[in-house]
Amino acid sequence: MPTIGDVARLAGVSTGTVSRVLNQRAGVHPQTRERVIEVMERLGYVPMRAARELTGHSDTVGILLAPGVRRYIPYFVLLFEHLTEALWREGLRVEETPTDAAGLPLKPARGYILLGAHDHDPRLEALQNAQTPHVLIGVYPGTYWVAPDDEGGAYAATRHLLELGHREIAHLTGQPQHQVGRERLLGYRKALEAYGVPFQPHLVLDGDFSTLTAYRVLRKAWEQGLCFTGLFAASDEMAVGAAAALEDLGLRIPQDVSLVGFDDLPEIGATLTTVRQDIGQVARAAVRLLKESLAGGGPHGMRIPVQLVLRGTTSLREVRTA
Amino acid sequence: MPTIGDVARLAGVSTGTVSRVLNQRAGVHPQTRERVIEVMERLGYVPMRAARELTGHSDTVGILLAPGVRRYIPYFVLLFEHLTEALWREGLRVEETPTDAAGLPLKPARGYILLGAHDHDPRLEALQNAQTPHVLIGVYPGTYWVAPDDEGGAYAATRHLLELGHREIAHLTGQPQHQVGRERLLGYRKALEAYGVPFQPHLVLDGDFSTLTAYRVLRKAWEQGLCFTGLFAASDEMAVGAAAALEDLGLRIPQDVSLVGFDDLPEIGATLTTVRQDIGQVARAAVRLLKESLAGGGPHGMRIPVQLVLRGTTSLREVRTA
DNA sequence: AAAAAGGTTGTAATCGCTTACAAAATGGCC
DNA sequence: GGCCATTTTGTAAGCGATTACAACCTTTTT
Repeated sequence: MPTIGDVARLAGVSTGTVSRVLNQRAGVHPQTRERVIEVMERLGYVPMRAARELTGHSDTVGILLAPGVRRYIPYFVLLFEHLTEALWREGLRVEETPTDAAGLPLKPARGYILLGAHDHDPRLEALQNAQTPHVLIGVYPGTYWVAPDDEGGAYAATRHLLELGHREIAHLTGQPQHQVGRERLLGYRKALEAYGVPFQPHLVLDGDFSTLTAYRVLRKAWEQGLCFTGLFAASDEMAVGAAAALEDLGLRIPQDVSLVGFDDLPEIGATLTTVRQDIGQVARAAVRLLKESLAGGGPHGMRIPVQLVLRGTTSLREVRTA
Repeated sequence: MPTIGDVARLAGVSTGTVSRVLNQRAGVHPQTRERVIEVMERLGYVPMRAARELTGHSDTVGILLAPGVRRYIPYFVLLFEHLTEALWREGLRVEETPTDAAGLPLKPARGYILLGAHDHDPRLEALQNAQTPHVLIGVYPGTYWVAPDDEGGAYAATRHLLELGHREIAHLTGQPQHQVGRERLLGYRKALEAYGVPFQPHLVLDGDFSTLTAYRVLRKAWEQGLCFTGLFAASDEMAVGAAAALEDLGLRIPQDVSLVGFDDLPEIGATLTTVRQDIGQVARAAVRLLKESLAGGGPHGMRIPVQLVLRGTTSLREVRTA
């Protein structure tokens, strides 16, 4: 493992200069800088983290899930993994630290990425007061944030069903207190509107992003006579529950009911026609914004585009002949 | 933040001595050791990681989930958190590092804790060959391992139902390829046997630890005429699914069916009579064994006792009068 | 041409801890 | 008590980086 001293010697400069290059400090002659960088690359030099930390330079980033949010929601688990990967690639490290009751870490890090933030998250204030760089996943004007295009995705999903000829399209929602669910509902409504199909409140089924609730709600609704040929579930997990319910009701997918999910979670949504949210892209964007935040720029947000993925759970509406 | 120097000064010794106490090195007078430890506690001294690492002492531990295992299983997520906490308390840190396709980390750590290991886990061989200290969660003779008393817990759960007078006791299992599920089934059978109640294969319902499957399997079985007044689900998640199914079938818990879960997961199993598995204790035991492994002792395993928690989902079998 | 100003680089102390080595204390024995 | 062996303890040199400060070049100004 080459050290800063090795680089300095080979480049014919002092360790101080190498350090300055390393930390992108001003006051290094461009030629010197170039030479140093070249040597660093040749040697495959990577600064030792422990030594930097010892001098007060932490490279650890904390990933904080809002307190009270279920920690085993697949989406968050996957996002967590992708964030780890993305931070790693940028030379940043994720250190798991326990958090206090307020959801704040017991050990300070350089910056934070916040998951599952509420509208009035107490953590936000604490971080802003402490001037600690942070990025939120979700829409939060006033800070750095990253969010997928939920409304657009819902619009695309619904439009897809509409274009297949469906007119009775049910929507299985998430909880109204979650912004995500609200945005997806909005996209659904806008698509209906755009195609001149009247919005029918009774076709909106209240879910809670859980598979079991989706199953029960859907089955009950159908048994009570609700009729539809298209179904847009606000998450893959709910789509899976819905699919099971439809199966148990003796309905075939997609012949009897066309089904679209959202998220395209691996394994879970693997067989669904769904809206793909590139979690890796969300993670990379979050890391990029975090670096901007670390560098101290003006806060801003970023929407990540989503994409409809066609698989086997949707088809043209069949015209029943008697 | 107190340093090793502060401790040394207050204890009236040199930093070298404090360091020796810290690293449990021989050659420190018992009285001195005691005095130093006392001062450390009074000051709440925690050695700074970066400085230790700088002198070649990595304190990072990797937590590795077997590849192919769903990363969002509540039990694993919780275990992960408790492990983080327990390691933290021992001065060890968890660094999230991406893993390769085989589930091995891209950056070496001091030791590893393996979750969801299979019978012939390729990671095990790799770690053993590399002489890397590791602990498994689950029973694996030949290495360090920690596992809850699954069989004993299942026995206690079933016995509880038997003592309430139930004789037709169904069991909702996990997949047979998972040791955990097999052990819990065994405990169920042993309890029946101990009480002279014949084991009836048709009362064993095949689940897969998922809530949705539990719901469907249970509902279908009941609708097909299967009768029972007691139900032991091999996990809280399945118990939740079963409870929903029973509710939808118009059955009351516990008046019509007594239900026992397993794990006592927070939130999920909060209202169930269930078998509590102290995940924190499992985590602490794993960390203790990991330290032994780091110190290089003979490998051995450890069973963590579990405990029946009585809540509202079980009651005496009602004798129906017509 | 000397002085001032500014840019670039080197030097060495520092962060908190470990550890080889030296030094001091202790105890046993004659 | 003196000598030696054995514990126990202190000392100080690193580990790999950062950074304040000093020192050295260039330019520009007068």
